[in-house]
Amino acid sequence: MQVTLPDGSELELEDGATGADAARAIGEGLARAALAVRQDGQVRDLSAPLVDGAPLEIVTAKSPDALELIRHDAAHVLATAVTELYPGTKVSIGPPIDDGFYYDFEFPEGATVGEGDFERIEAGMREHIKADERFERTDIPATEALKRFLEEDQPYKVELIEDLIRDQGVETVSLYRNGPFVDLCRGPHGPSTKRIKAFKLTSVAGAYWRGDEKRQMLTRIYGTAFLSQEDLEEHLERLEQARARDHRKLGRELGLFMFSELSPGSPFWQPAGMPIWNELTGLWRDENERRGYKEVRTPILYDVELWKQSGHWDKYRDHMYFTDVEERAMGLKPMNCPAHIQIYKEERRSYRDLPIRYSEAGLVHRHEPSGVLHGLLRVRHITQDDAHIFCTEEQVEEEVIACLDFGFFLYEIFGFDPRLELSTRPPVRIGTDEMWDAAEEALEAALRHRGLEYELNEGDGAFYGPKIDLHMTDSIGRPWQLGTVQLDYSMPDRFGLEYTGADNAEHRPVMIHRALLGSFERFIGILIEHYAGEFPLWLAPVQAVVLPIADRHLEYAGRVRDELAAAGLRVELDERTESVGKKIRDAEVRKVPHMLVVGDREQEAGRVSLRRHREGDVGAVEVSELAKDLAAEVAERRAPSAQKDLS
RNA sequence: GCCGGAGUAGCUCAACCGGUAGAGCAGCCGCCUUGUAAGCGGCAGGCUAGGGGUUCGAGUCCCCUCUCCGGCUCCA
Repeated sequence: MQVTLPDGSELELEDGATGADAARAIGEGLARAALAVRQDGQVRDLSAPLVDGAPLEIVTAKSPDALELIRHDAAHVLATAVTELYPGTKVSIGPPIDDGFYYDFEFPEGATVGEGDFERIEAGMREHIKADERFERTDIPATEALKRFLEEDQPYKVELIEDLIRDQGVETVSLYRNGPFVDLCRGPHGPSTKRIKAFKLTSVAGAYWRGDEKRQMLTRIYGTAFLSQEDLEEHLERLEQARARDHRKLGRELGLFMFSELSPGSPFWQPAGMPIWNELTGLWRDENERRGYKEVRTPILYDVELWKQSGHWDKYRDHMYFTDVEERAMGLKPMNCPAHIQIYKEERRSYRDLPIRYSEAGLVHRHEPSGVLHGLLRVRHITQDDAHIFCTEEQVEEEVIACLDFGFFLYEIFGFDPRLELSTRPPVRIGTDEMWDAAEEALEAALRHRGLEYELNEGDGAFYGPKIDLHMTDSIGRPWQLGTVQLDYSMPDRFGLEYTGADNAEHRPVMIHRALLGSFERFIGILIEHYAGEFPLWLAPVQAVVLPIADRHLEYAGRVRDELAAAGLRVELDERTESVGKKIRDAEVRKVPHMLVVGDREQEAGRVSLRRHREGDVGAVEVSELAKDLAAEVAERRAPSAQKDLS
């Protein structure tokens, strides 16, 4: 047989040769370094026979495939140690993931495993790695595997095999053995356990079997593995740095917002946080106006009759807050759409009025399950940058495109690059199939005509319509949804919305629900992490602080402060009788972008010594010029020239 | 909501096997009048999340509740 190597050369091998044979034929060093092979885009075991005539690539520690391979190996080693330490443990699945691996177990009755047990488990894993146990693959008939796992009382493996047989008509399955542990596994694996050069267990968590909350909760152990100790340490270092930009930590340190046990999931905005809020809502307001939206403001509490009519009562009740003062049942709004519908219905509408675009920084309350609350990123008190567009069917595509463009305009300001998802009809929904067909088609057309890439998320739409969502990730890579553009043919129907057409007949408008930042709470949370608390000037809570050196400079310092304030800047004067070093340190810790030191020299020259956050001393500048420059930078809402590295 | 973990001064963290709750920073008072990341000294600060229990004695052990953290499910 013959295979082609990456450099184009041909390698002649005996029939039935394996990856290991090929590596050896090329060189002893490579044979030692080889972890697996890649052929036809697939990674395979070194021990697997090669495909005749196909290009061959030897996977070594340098290959992009290597990490995934050894992490998968590590997951098996984890299961090996765990089943030894906790006899009777039932194993389920253990895949590699983005930055590590996990394995889900059902521990024997009464046993709980926490992070305190990691040391023992890791010690067990190290034993197996030291023993350099080979990963041996055997292909056996599915029925035989079924029998084996039934005998071993491994119900999760049994279920997996049963499903493989039933859904995919699988006849043979592969088992992998390393030391005493045998697992049902598709592979591939590295040659032996010793190739896992560095690993660490990171956390333990509950996870539903097959992600189904109605099924058994298993114990998931997370870990990570690398090809060298240095890589592992670097990874842990990165995690450490990511934690430093956690918005909850920065929010507390910078005095931006807080939470109280007395109102879980509801942020309290502290003085330093308000400028961010106000600047952001200001930007939102300016742009809405420029794009033809009319701002409205609506109540938060409504008769439950409204929620019954909108369908929220049926589909969303569990997430709503209710109250019945004086025997009248009322509910806090979880969405703004029914409120905007009331305004639409207040007058007769003509086709000449459409599209009508209502925007509102709408305060909604959603009873999010207690376990999911997460700083500003998942709250119960949500201020959406909401808007509802009432338009004709012909106008839908154009309006959707305008929404997306609006979104990209906003994200551009912050240097965000969101990911798009198109979500289609969910199993539980209102409206007819014809409505859903039209709505899904319209959204797809808008995406297609703008040439935008998106992921398809079938069955994930809102209960009243399909949607396009815009996603971002936080400092440690967790994805969060920001904006959403949702199409709705149902709500206008339920509320009997109409407009008079050119034909003098009544027609039904289409509604577009649209939030671009998502919610101001979440967006600010993402911003804090994105900027690591070092906001661009227009968002900085305090834009400049004047630092007099001694008491005799207080008066001049006050004049400097006033001049900058007159230019519209948020500026403070540090009047404390502290050393300059101390005042500078405090301003640096607060991440104030500009520090203006004034002493005898500056006072005499009518200047300030400018120090920039993280940059240090810049030198003396004219006060009037500085005021002008800073005001201009604020007016442009200029993004920072480049994202600075955290060090 | 589910699984696991945690909750000690405003913040960050100590407190051995159950034996008088302690430090740094922040705060307050004084001194220092200060030149680019912490000047010096003193004082004050606690129902150890809340409630119940075991014990001569509980921050520490047990039970319940609340909140937070990491996941899962769900979600802007």
